[in-house]
Amino acid sequence: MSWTDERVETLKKMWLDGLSASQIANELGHGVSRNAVIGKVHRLGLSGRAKSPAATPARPRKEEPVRPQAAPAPLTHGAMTHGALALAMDALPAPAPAPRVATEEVVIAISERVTIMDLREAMCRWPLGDPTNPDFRYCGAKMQIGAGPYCLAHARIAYQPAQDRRRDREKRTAIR
DNA sequence: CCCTGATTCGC
DNA sequence: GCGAATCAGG
Repeated sequence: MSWTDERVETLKKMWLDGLSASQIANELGHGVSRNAVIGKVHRLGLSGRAKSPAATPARPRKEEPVRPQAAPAPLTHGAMTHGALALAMDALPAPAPAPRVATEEVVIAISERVTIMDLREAMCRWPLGDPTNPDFRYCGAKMQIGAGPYCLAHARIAYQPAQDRRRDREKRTAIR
């Protein structure tokens, strides 16, 4: 397998979205290893997103007295933002301010069912299906402000209030 | 032991 | 350019 423009495009998209090399590898599938992905990422010059600069001075394996090129690193500035969003996507039970929803009617999400390629910044990142399967999609509906990485409907599922659990129900009688 | 990315170097 | 092997770390 070779790195066609299409595969490179997928690689860039996923890497900038903060997906791990192994995830990208088996998404591309067909004999692409994790190392292949990482190697390509470095060759493309988009490595190193959100790393502390002082960490890991890259120990020389051989006897190399001085590394001539310190860090050219033509980094893209948008990488950290994408990565942060993807991190929020990974952890479903994110501690976000649970949006109080006034309506009683449950509105099922109008999912766009987009692939990772079509997922854009303001799109709901609620996963649909098995991420290991090729038919995996994201919801892709419009993100609700204050609802984390989700649309309103999926935010209600993700951030279900534990209100009926505790025994201090005296304070919360006013709700409905 | 699972995973992550980073680096080297033979191909 | 490519990626397996290896390294360093979580």
